[in-house]
Amino acid sequence: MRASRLFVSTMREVPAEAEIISHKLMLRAGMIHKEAAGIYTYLPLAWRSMKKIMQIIREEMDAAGGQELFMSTAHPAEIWQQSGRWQVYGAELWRLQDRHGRDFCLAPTHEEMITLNVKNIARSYRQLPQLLYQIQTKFRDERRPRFGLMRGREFIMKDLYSFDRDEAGLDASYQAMYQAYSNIFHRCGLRFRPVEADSGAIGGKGSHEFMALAESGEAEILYCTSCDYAASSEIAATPPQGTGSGEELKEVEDVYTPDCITVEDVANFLGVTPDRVVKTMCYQADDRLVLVLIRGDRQINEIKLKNILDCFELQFAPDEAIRAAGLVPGYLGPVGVKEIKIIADSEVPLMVNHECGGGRESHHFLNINPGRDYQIDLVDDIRLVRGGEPCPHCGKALAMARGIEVGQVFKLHTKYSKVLGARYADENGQEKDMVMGCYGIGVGRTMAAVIEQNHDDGGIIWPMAVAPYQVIVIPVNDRDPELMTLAEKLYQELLRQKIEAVLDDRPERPGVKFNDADLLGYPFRVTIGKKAKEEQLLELKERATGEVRFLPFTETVEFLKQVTGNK
RNA sequence: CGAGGCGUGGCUCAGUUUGGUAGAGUACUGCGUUCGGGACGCAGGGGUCGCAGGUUCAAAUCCUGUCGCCUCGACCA
Repeated sequence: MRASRLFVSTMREVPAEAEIISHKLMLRAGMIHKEAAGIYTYLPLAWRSMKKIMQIIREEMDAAGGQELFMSTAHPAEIWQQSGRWQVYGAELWRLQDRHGRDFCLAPTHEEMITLNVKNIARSYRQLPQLLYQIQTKFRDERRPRFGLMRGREFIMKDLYSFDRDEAGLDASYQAMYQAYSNIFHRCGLRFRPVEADSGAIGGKGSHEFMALAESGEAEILYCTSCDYAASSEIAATPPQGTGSGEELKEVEDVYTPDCITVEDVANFLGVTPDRVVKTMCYQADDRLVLVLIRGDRQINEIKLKNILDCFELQFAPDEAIRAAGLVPGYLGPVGVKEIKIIADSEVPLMVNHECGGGRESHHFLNINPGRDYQIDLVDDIRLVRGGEPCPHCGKALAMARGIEVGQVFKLHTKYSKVLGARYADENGQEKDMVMGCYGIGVGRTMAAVIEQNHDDGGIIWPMAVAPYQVIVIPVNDRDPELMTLAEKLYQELLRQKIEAVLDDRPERPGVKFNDADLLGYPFRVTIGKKAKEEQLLELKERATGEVRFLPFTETVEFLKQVTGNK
């Protein structure tokens, strides 16, 4: 490709909308163009990189036994109604109607459709397992699209679905995908970490997320500094710690505590540490209210709570609702509460002589003890784990990091096969539900994550495997026929060697060309200048390291053949 | 969806308070000079001021409505 023909326009200034580095650089490098919130055109440079990522994905999926297919994007409402998700999915499901007024949606994911396809074709255990995948545009009408390709409403995703006879088969498929995902992200040049993840209402340890490590990541992960435990903050656990253990149970005191609303207020007023206080919150789970207890210095993990309550909507109960239930906002406590279910974090039963809200205006209790002074309906782990707390496996400290979720592997078990009737006959002719898994990779998000991890002040630093082009050839003076001839000769030779080269033939000053080369992130740059004329030496510069070599023509080509993998 | 903010050439923004018929930088075109890290001079082209109503002799500017976009919170690849 000649730079003069490349369909790209680099920008010195960053459009005001861009917030994170990958988004800014993609805009400045002329890789993407926004069409609407969370909807982008992939311009040629971005698309080349996307195609390379997709190729890596295809190779690994095929190697793991996957077969590629391509399902429709417009889904009739019926199949979503069959699974119940037409209602459940909510506003994020992009709905539309055809000319006859029939309901459709633009697919946000394909469990329903693939399951119905498999149901239609596979009837016998002999046809299992099946690993079917596609790379396709998905639509999710996000409340808040953000960060360029990082969170779009229209985005490209690889989704694979596994169908097995039983749990053992699913385990094998899951393992194969887990390994394939590790290979893929490794090949893309990402620093990543698989972490245990929330598997929603399905429960069990049935999901891992692949997190590309990046400060700009929206997800938090906790990992052990000593063993291999790593989990999304959504599900990370840590052993419960009580307070006051070993103390004699003391007598309850009712204290006047004016204007003490927060745990901090109460702890200061009573002269105790927050870990001696039980924080009581009233949540509204769908239509019912629940009281939730947790140690005063801890935070609720609402994902865990939501899973335990098995509800669709979870939010703080509005004050009016709390009052209507006969409780006093700001002074909530478990003592004497009968009508409302009480859920406590695992640490609460281990607390001796704790403080808590008095259940009436401006009052708190001292020396409350669970079991003696109130009953808990359900005890479970509902706390948010922070860095520095002990690892649930080995007890050493956990560390916290931020990540971009570039992929997720997920055991579905029989969730969809059951409701959609995907069954097979086993050796005995018995009908059984297929056991499913699903596995997704955000292709654009992966590309964005690569940039997020590989850049400097000058621009992108593409890893070779996913670089749109591998080499840029820059003649420093476009009016010097000798330099231009040499550059052209090198360019042609690189093309002959199947090296993806760009010749910067534009009538620009060298500074402009160098800056564009840095911005676009070509892994290697060959500059043809004085030394080429006088000593027949070409300057070869590596973008990532800044390392410069001077090599004769033939050696330059050989070197580039090596580093681009085109031997 | 809740809370803030912004819509003016491709991009970054000024002009809006105090109404008078649109400007700068950058990018783009032509000519000349320049040529190893975003050169300079001269001459150009390009904007229904988001949209729709209204007020006014006159609206980018004031009023009403509406659409779009961005940022902060709960969900996901």
